[in-house]
Amino acid sequence: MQSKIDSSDQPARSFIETARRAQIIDQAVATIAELGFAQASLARIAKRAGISAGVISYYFAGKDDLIAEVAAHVFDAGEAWVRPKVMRCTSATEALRTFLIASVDYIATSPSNVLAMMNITHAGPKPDGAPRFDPNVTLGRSEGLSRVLEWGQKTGEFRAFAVPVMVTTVIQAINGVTPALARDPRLDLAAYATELADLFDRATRKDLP
Amino acid sequence: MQSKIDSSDQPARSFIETARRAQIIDQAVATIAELGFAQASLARIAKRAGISAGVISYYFAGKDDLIAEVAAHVFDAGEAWVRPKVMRCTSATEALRTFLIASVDYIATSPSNVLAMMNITHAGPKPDGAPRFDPNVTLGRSEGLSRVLEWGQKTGEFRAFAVPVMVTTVIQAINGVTPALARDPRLDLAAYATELADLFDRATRKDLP
DNA sequence: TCAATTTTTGATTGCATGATCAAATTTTAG
DNA sequence: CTAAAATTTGATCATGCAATCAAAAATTGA
Repeated sequence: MQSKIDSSDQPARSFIETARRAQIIDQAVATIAELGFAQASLARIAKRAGISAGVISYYFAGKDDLIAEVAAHVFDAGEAWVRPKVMRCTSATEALRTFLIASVDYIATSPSNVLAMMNITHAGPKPDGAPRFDPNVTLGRSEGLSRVLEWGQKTGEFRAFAVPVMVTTVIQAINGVTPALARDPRLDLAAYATELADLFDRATRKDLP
Repeated sequence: MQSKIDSSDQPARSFIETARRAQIIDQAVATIAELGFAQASLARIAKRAGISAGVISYYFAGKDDLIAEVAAHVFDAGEAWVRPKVMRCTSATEALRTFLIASVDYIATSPSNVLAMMNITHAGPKPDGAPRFDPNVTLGRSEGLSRVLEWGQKTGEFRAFAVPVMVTTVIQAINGVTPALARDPRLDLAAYATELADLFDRATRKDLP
């Protein structure tokens, strides 16, 4: 009867609690992906998950809290997909290329397609002016990309440029896959990824082939 | 008493009708810019415009219709800001640079900051699968950019690349100003714009300085 | 086994929204 | 001036929503 939501600093979650939260987050992702963000009500998510409406409120402090965890989950999954591929690279040039191609690949094959827009959708100010949703959820998680760019500058592969601007631009370019796909569902994503890789190769490298 | 909304193929709008529609659109822009998209209800927009709630429904078929017109208005204004500056350029290289700098400038100084995200926010599928909002509103209006890029390829200033990918990437890069500003409100936009110009200079030109 | 605890249910609450409409007001035209 | 038309009002309607909560059910542990 007592809700858990605001108590735990140390989560110490029970097995069932962890499972339920994961189930709810998964179904929230699926619902958003299928119906779009605006139509993804708690009731619909609960129905899809095959559970009662109140359960979500039992495990999450509110819808904002759920959405925040959904976003974190999606972006973590993306990072888990991209990171090992980038880590294997032996040059910054190759790493940047890999980052771009793997990211487009991930967006194309995961339900995150719709979710990529969440950080923008929710970036708008609340009435009180405080941001409703931390826009760093996407960009703050791109430390890996920052490190690749700095690496390339250190080794002299890359020219001098402002890393934050380049980070933002790369992330935005990747997110651009979503509207591009919306415009033309038959889009050749592999070709698109290659184009992006070439583009940023040009934009970053000091000595061009 | 009879509503106008779905009748006119040829608008043939009265003076007062034109003025009211413009007023409503302006106040909708201001409301969205101030409170964010989610909080911009018809009632709030009407209140801000100092008119009764029903008037909006009298002139617009529905909220979606209003939003569509708001978007068109904002993007038209952006085009009007950027276009003449680009037209004055004597090379594609200069034109692309000007396009980027003027666009960042426009986003920075207009309420469109928040509105730039609308095409994404509303790009999600409706329940019936039909797009609620044409994603081409932004990108379909970037014929000017397409023409600049094709021009540069024709004159040999630019290397060979897929124009649609480059268009999407440039637009996304410009839209990236919004989250970048949200992250750091003290961002030096002029420097940001210059970085972008350099970045795409590198990405597009055949012969680099 | 059985009492305490956790989890789930599903009805309910209160609220904000978009839309509607008859009546009131203003404008237009003859 | 006056009647018709256009415009505006403001109350009202139906809807969908997040959140709440008492009660039921399931689980746990002694």
